[in-house]
Amino acid sequence: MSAYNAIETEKKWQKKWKEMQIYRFEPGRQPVYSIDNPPRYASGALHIGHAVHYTHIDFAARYKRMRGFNVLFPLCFDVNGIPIEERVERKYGITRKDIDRHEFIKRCEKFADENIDEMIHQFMVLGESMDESIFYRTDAHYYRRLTQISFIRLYKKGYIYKGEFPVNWCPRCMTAMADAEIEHVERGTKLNTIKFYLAEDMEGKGIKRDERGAYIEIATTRPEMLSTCQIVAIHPDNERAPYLAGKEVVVPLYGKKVRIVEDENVDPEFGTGVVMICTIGDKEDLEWAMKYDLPLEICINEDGTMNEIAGKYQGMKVEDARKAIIEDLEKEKYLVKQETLQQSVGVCWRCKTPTEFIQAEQWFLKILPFKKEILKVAKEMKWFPDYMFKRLEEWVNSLRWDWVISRQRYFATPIPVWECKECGEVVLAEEEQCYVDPTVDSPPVEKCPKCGGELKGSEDVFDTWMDSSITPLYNTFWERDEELFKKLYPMSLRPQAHDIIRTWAFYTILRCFLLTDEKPFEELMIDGFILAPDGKPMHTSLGNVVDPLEIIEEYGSDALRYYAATCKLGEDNPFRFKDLVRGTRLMNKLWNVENFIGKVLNEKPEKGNLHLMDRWILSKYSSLVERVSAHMENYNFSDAMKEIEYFLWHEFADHYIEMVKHRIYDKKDEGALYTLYAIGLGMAKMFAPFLPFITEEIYHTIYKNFEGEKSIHVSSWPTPVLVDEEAEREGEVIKEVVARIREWKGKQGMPLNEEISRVIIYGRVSGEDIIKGTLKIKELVFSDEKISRKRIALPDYSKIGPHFREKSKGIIEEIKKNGEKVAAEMEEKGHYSFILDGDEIVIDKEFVRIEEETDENLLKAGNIFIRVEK
RNA sequence: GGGCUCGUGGUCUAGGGGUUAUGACGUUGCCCUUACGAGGCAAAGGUCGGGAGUUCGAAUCUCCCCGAGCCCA
Repeated sequence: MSAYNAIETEKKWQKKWKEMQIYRFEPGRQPVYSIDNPPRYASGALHIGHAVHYTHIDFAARYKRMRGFNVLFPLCFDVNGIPIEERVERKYGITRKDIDRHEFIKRCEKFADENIDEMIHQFMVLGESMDESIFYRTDAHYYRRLTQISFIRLYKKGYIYKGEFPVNWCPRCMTAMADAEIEHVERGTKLNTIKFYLAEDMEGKGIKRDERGAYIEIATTRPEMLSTCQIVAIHPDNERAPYLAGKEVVVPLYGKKVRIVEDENVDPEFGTGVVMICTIGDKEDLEWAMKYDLPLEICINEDGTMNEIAGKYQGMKVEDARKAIIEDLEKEKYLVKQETLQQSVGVCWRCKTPTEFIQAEQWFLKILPFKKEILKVAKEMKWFPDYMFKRLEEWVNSLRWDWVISRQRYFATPIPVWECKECGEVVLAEEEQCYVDPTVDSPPVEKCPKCGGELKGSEDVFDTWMDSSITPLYNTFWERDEELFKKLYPMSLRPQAHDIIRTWAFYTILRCFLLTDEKPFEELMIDGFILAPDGKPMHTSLGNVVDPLEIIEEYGSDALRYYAATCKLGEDNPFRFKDLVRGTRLMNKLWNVENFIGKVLNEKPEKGNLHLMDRWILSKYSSLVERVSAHMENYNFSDAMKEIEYFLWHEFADHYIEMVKHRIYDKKDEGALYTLYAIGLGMAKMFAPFLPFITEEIYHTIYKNFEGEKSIHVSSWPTPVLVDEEAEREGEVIKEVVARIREWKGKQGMPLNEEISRVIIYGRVSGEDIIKGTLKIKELVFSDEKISRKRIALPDYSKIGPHFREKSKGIIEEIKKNGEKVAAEMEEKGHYSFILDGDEIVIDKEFVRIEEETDENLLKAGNIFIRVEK
């Protein structure tokens, strides 16, 4: 029999499955299992992490299908947003402002189209059973329409407002950003210590002075923001605080007087222990501004230049202004010193430019009033693993701002509003108008209903999370088919990775709750990351990226899927080539076991008379089915795989098949054939969600004629066959005896099918025929002779400990020391007694385990001894 | 700095109070046995990141420290 050829077989089934269309969702058929499949971002090929995640989802989809569910597993892509814009800008060497808005959007769509084609191909190669007939992409008008309608609904509910508010701003991309879009990097900056002279001359402990008067030193990394300094704060424990609190200092170069406050939030270790507060330097400043009700003053423009508040530095880029102001401070003798400081700086996640806070008009969706409800709804869902819920909980509890939902970009869903040029009145689009693009389409009314002024379409677009956080509504036909929506919502499963719990999971729960008053899904399956083989995150710059397609070309998709199955849900797993090796070996094993079965079968066997060993393996198989099913229900794929694999290899193949061969070769034993068939088919089925290609091939070569289903993937999940604990116990003993004798043959250098003349077994064992037949024993004798020379008692720690508590140590020592004596006395009197620290201790049988030994050269299976004569 | 998670033979991994720590990959030795040499059998190899504590008993629980990942500040 030739080895299994994964590469060829997989290509064949990729093609055939496409023709067979077996993954179709049929609206109306119950029960439904619906998966809120993550729309893959269409910026380029899948990497190994995506491959593993989608494969995990596919495990669930295939399992549920075999369980009889009508599975909704959409093929979908996320196509809005900055990364695609950026790739297009790079590809054409332009910025989006260089060409016409709509021309730019067209180029983005085209770019996405090409990637989507490639990614669909990759999904097919990986064997992901997504349904092409439920395809969607988030940039399509049919999808964006829902984003817009949901905005209109939320607006009408009063949850949306337009606000003047500091927002994270990338001066290069010229857009507001959510906190989630900001990365933090360690950077070296200069910490500048600057003199601030007191408005009125004074003296006090620790207060320095020079010829210009009394002054305090303040350290800052952002001297260019001096113009917006609002207050100065000092820790109350600082020795200078009593003199300074309530006084005023003069801001260098600007001459503006600001007051000094005491505040415990000042870090006494930082710089000089005194800080200046500029209201909008960073998020912390913002908190000061709220606390002291300071005016929000901003000296930086949208394009990252200084504005008129900065005075003579107006028009300069932030970095240049910083240099210039430091020169001036030095010239005017305000600068005391400069030191290098490692600092965490917020940067734009896409272009790595340091972000600023600026004051901009933005659209907001209220979050803060709904914290409680969000947590309540989130708790109603089942999280796998359960601790992932805590991440959401912590996030919700720590929220301080509403959600900025507007962006100043092009390739995204337009915000469906027009605004009056005169009075700023907002005119919403009608729901019937959506999808609508206010930059080209007309408003529902001609003039401002309030003042009659001219209306201008909004150029703002939505944060792309606004699109992706309604996938459960899109998938369940919200606003398209109310009847279906009622049946399908909430969805069964949200699968996603742990990095976007605070974004995708959170925003989805929020949006869907606000729109439906219900949870969006029943269960969440949260995946970890796939790290590079070196244990670090994969990065092109580190040169440790693994390409899934290259792996598939060498090992096949099933092998990669085997690796995916070994990855525990929720945890970060390094990519391991050794598991691909293991996967191919496992498949080879499966292939050969199934081929053995295929070869001996001529027809579908009847149940007939089952031998003890048939009942042994069928009973073990049945409990395996139960355990694996339970693992699958809990998305515990790694344990499911481990169980199936172990059973196939180390119970079924290593032992049952070895013990069954002689029954098949000599005569066609019906019970044996039935057992082989039942378990052979059941194993293929349990492997089917994990290894769809090889199991399909096996099914079609061996079982299809007898079973009739057109694919193993639409066949039903196996069920337990029989439970027989007695047979399991007896069978185990026979298995052990056979294994010991096989091992002995190996050690003797004997071929396993060479005859043994005589074997004596000391003890009672059933299955004489099996032992004889499997091992080719001419004469098998059972003997009641007591062959054991020694009986030794060993302590049973779990019994002794709880009963004897602090005396346990001494008792355990006694048993270990006098094991033989303890065993003998137990045999005789039923208990053993001795003196420990002056007390008499009596130990019953339940506290020890008796081990038998012999000094003769015999084989040992448990407490059964075996003598083999060549 | 915070929340969550992880740290077990050379490498990866199971185990989440019972003392003899699971398995895989790799390594070594033996075996061409009619399903499989991508196999079978056997062996070597770890005291469970470090420290303190709780307990009759700790890889497992608690605390502290060190290191890694994700998210946040």
